[in-house]
Amino acid sequence: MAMLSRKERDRQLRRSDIFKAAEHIFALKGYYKATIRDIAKEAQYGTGTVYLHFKNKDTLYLALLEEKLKCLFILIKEKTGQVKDAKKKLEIFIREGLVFFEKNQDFFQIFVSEGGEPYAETGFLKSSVGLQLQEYTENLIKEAQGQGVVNRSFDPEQISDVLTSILKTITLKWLQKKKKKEESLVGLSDTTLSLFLYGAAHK
Amino acid sequence: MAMLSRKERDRQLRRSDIFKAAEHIFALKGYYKATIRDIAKEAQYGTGTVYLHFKNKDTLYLALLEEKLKCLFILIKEKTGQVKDAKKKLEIFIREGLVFFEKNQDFFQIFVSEGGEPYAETGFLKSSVGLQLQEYTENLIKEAQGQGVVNRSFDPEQISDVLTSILKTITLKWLQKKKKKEESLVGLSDTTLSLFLYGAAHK
Amino acid sequence: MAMLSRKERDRQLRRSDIFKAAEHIFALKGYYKATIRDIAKEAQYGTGTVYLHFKNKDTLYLALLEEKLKCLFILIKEKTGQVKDAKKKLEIFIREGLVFFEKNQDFFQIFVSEGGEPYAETGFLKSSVGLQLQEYTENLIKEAQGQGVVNRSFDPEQISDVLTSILKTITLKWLQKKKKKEESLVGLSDTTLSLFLYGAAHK
Amino acid sequence: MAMLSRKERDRQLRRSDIFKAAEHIFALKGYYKATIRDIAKEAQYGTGTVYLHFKNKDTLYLALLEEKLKCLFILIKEKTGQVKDAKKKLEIFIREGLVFFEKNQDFFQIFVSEGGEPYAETGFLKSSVGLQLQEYTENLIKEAQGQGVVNRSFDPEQISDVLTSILKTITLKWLQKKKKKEESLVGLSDTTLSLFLYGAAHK
DNA sequence: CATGAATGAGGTTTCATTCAT
DNA sequence: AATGAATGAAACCTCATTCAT
Repeated sequence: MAMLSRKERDRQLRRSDIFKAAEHIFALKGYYKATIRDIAKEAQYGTGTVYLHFKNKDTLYLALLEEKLKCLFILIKEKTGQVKDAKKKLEIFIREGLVFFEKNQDFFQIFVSEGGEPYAETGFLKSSVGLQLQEYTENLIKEAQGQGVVNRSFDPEQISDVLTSILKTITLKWLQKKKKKEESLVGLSDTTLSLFLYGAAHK
Repeated sequence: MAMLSRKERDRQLRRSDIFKAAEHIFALKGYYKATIRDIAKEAQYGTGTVYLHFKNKDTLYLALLEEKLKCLFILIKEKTGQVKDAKKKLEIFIREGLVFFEKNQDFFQIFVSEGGEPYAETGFLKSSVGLQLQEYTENLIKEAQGQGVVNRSFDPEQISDVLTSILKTITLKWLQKKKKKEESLVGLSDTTLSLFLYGAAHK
Repeated sequence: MAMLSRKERDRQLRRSDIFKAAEHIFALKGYYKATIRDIAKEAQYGTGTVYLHFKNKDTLYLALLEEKLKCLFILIKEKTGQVKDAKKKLEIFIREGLVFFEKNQDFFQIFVSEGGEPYAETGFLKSSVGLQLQEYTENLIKEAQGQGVVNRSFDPEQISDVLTSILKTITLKWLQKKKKKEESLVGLSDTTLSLFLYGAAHK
Repeated sequence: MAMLSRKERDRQLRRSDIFKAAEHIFALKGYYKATIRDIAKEAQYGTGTVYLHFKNKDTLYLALLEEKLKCLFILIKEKTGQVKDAKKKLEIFIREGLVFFEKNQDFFQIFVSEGGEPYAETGFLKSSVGLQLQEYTENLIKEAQGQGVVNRSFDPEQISDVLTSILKTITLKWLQKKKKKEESLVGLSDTTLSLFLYGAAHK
């Protein structure tokens, strides 16, 4: 059984190598311009090896998205799970989101260019974890509405999307300026929360 | 010269036909899955004809983006140009943006899946009109800050991007729900402005 | 309309070029070892050109088979159509079959290695013309049975297959020996008919 | 030496396992679509193990053919060896052939789709046992000619091939109809002999 | 010996782009 | 100018074969 677990561990290692490479290449070139050969080379494997772990390019891409989103989702649930105060929860949600994006810039690149490509076929099908995360966010908003933190007249679905999109925008801007300023992304948490809750007009 | 101008007019007609077809096809299939033949067929021209007007697929795509953005830009400038009050300006900016997106849903589809594809190479190169529009929006915010409508402690660049992204998000959501509700997108102008200025907490 | 017919003629010419090349290459290498590139090169076209005329390798192969079988079928029908005497009919059937195989040795090679490959999937699906030919042969036998030329106790389907297989065998043998003897295949018609009708024991 | 012979016995067991699997898979999918992994899996061995026993796919295929043909050859020799009467010999030859094909339907499938594939390269190279069998059949015919059972004016090589091909055809037809009728293949022996010796016209 | 993960050559197929008509 | 057939580069993916464990 020690043998088995070692094999399994090795297998996971390869998978992880390929994931890391794929993350990098997809972020760099986008879904279509990234070739399986590119990814294999980056991971220092042969082309066929990739296919030992993922049925095809689509599958690899989807799996990568799922994996990362799962990490984010678990993180968010962990950090916000025990908190009762809705505002505090939102604060943590935003901070942890930014922390995650700062740590996973390659993934963020992919995440942003989403809506784009391999999903085109299936319309706007989000990955299953993506949907869960979306739902979770929506519930966060509903809770906040319940506690009077967020205006009840808003559509929670809409508002949760807006929140997500603000997070994306802030991160994107930060990435574009990263070279100039040496500021950490998580430092923008307060601004983001404030912007979301009280808007741009807040004095 | 009448001859020349007729020729020129014809030329512009072809260009416009191709644009219309390209807009439709790109929106439907995305940049990569759309083929030049698809577009040519949709426009009822031969494949080669497309190349008489656009050097290549990229160019066509970029030109399409530019053209549409130019329309939007001109529209925005026209409508907000004479207005002095910054809040009123923002209001118009939002309304006209939504009106435009409602009228140009194909274009919006392309616009959203942007960040995506042919730009991957050049990093986050925005089209020149895109940059102008961005700059114009930024100035709108600066003006609003000058008039005390928007909080001066925010980075205007950041805030203008957030505004844009909220517009996108609202539109996207609306598109997804369009079948159910029979609501017009422009009807969401007030919500959007309010959300932007006073945030989600606004009572 | 002269233009159109020229275009159509050209199109048929290309198709025919590709057919000829495919016939040669398939005969030489068999279905699987033959590559589309081989065929394109043999036909002196680019690889993609083949796909302008045939959706894929399978289609090309099938179409080739169909085309040739159709020729054979039409020939057989023409030659045996007006003849009333069943024995005479069989005689002509055999002679014309051998004539055709002698003239289309490449095709025969393919025809023989049939049962083999691209049909493996669909079980023993014969091409539609193949089925027609088979049916026609069977009717020939039935007619011969009706006229007392062929023993009525035999299953006509079985007997017609045996006849076909004897033709194949004779041709195959002839091909293998061709280099040595300088005999024409059609010269074996009488032997074949005799063998089929009266068997090997016939004195 | 007991050890060695045990080892050798084990070795033969593996070989036989692999053969059985290969026979099944090749019959099912044909030479090209059958993969070594398929075969290894069917035999419940690892992929590499196959290569400990057979240099490569071709070799395995050829060896399989040889082995089976050897069985058939030995069987035929045994059964016809002591018989003096040529007609009796032919009768036994046919019966035993049909018995063998009925028992080895997987092999027959492969045998039939022969001419097909891995031989394509070497033209119509028959396996060495195949050649022996062919030669043996030819001698059977010659003997029959000597005894006045078969017409001496026929080329014995040709006639022996025709006999073989009739056997194949009868078997093939039987396989195709097997589901409908519940007839045994060997029951067709008399018909086959009669067809071969006296032809289709025989009253 | 046995294994099965790794390899990479090579096949099929697509499609942006060119060019003769 | 307009066309669309031709091109061939390049991508995806499979699988025979090897080799470290």
